[in-house]
Amino acid sequence: MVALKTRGLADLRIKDIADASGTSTATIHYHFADLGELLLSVHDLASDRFARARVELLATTADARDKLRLLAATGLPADEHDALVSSLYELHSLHRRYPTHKRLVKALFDQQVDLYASVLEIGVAQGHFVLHRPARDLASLAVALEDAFGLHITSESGSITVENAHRLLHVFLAESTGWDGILGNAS
Amino acid sequence: MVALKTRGLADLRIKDIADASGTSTATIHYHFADLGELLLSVHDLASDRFARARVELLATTADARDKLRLLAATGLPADEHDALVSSLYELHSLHRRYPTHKRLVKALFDQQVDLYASVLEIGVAQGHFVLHRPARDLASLAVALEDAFGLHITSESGSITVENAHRLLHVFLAESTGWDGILGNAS
Amino acid sequence: MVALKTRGLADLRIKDIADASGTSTATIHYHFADLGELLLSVHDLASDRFARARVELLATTADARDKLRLLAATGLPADEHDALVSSLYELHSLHRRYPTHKRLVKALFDQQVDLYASVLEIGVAQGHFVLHRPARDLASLAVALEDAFGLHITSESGSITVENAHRLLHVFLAESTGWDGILGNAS
Amino acid sequence: MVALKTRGLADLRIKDIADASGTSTATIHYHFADLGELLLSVHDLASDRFARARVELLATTADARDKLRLLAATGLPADEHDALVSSLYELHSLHRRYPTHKRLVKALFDQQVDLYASVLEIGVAQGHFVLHRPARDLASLAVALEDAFGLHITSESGSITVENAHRLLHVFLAESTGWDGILGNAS
DNA sequence: CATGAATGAGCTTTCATTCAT
DNA sequence: AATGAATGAAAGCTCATTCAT
Repeated sequence: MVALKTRGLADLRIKDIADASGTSTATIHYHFADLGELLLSVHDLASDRFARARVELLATTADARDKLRLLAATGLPADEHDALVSSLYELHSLHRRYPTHKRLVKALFDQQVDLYASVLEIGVAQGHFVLHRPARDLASLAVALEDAFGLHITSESGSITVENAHRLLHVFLAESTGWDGILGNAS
Repeated sequence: MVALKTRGLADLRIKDIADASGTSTATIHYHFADLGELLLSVHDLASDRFARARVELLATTADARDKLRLLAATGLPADEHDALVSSLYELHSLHRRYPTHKRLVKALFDQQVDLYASVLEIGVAQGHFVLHRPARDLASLAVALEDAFGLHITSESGSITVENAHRLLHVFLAESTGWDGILGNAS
Repeated sequence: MVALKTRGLADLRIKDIADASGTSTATIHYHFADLGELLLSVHDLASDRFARARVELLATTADARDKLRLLAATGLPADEHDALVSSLYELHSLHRRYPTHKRLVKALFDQQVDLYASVLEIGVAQGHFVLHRPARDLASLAVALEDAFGLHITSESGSITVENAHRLLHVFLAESTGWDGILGNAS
Repeated sequence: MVALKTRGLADLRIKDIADASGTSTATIHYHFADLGELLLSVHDLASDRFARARVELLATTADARDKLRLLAATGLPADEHDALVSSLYELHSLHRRYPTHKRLVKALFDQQVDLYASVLEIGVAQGHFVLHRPARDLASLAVALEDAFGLHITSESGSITVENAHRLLHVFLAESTGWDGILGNAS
């Protein structure tokens, strides 16, 4: 995990992982047939941890407004060094080297869209949200925004700060749900 | 350029460029001090071509609604093999290897936000658009969406099709400008 | 044994043997101190099976002409995938890695020469064969031919077919014994 | 070449060749795409040197009896350390690793058979030899004997000495040609 | 100005061997 | 007696970089 932070997923060397684990490259190879398989594990771990955390978090409250607040609060990397989220984005660049890994990217995207869509629909049912567009479309846009902001933040380009990213996401959600309560709560 | 398509920016080898140019690696080194400098050139070329094309396109019409249509039509990769746009996204992954390149990412993002913001403001002045939020915020969201969709499309994850990406971008712009005319034109 | 067929003796890995035995490499090492010792066992098995089979076969008939026919019929690999015989030839290549194994090659050669020589002499005694040269010389030549043909057949070079090898061996034996009966029987 | 002597063709490591050439493995790889290609070169060199030498030698005399003497004198390794000839035999064991190399083995075999066959036929034309069998068959047998003896000699098994191999080859040739002059001249 | 040849550094991978259980 | 886990050593190979020409 610490290896990820310094090298990035795309530049990850088996030696890095071995060093970080205090073992040798042969040991890494004993556990993972090849680099692709290892990357699969890393991503599974990361995406699972990310997705599971959000689902569990949403279960802690019934009010769609709280759920939306929680989603908005956890969809962006904590800071530009967030190795967990960072590795999620770097997987995109690997699609040429490991074509099979594409399905992981899609799976995570779809999962997050489902999550947003269900919260939006619950909010409508509870009378808190008013949607002008299909919930699924708005959910897709929200997840896309999370992806874009996450990418810019973890690539440390400085295009956008964590605070600004949160604010903009809130602006979008407020506009989409017709519920302004999410604004003014930026992180 | 053709080398980019098959290897990707992150996996680009000097040999690839040499082969594509019909020369040898030694010659590449004769022209570029190191790989970072070369990448800089590649990106300058790509982003310049991308940005300049958009600016020139916008100048062909005065009506903000036409300008917005043109922006929406050119912000996404033509297809999943669009090497030009693809290389723009892959630059994100290289931020660890070539930290100086971050500024390029930021420059391009800011430039695109300016472009969108100016079109939105012109539209307001012309009485076509009604904005509920600051133009700069909406512009940032629009560019972020372009980035996210572009990333998903070029990484061939299948999360989102080119058509759907266009449609979603249109949905967002219609909602943001209060002008529905952009809908129903999805390429 | 099946492992031999796909990898060859020279390229044999302990893992291959382990897989074939349904155990792990550690277990192989538990039974054999090193690879040389294991190879010794493999070769003992192969050469023993080969030599014993021939001796037993010869015992089934008293007529030297039948004995010679049997010898000629069993001295060549059945086809180019004959793992048993193949491994016998591949042992030659290992003489540098395991110098002690040379004695095995010599033992087998001498044994086969003895076999041929005794059959030739019995044939003379029975009045069937007429030798122009010492039985031992002719026997050595016969075994050498078996070796050469076996080598070419198992190395799949295509220099010589199984059928042709048999025919040529018969030609040599007919010429050497003055008994043409062996010709025309080329299996 | 010196590397061959100590490691053998089958166990040849690129590092060995690099060390012997006073360069690094990278340099070897620069000249040969892979180990198979290198082996091809080694074998081409060896077989070419071997075959060419024989052809040139035969051209030095017109009398088939002298030609036969020369063939018999050059068909066996000079001693058990003859790296040139040794590498020729070791190629057999590599047929599994480099299937394309089979053609080399066949080419050399066929070439040598042609050589022997032509000498036998010339001898018949000159009235020196009397063949009871087709020249090609006898030639094939002669080359097979060379191969077998060569194999046994270079594998240092001790099955057969260089002197004895020569003597046996002479016995075979005398018997085949009906010309006893070759006997008694063993090396 | 350009490049064929060469190479040091470093990569992934393989494999015989060890060892705790 | 048997073995899953682990690993040191060494293999083939890749690649950015250098340098003589």
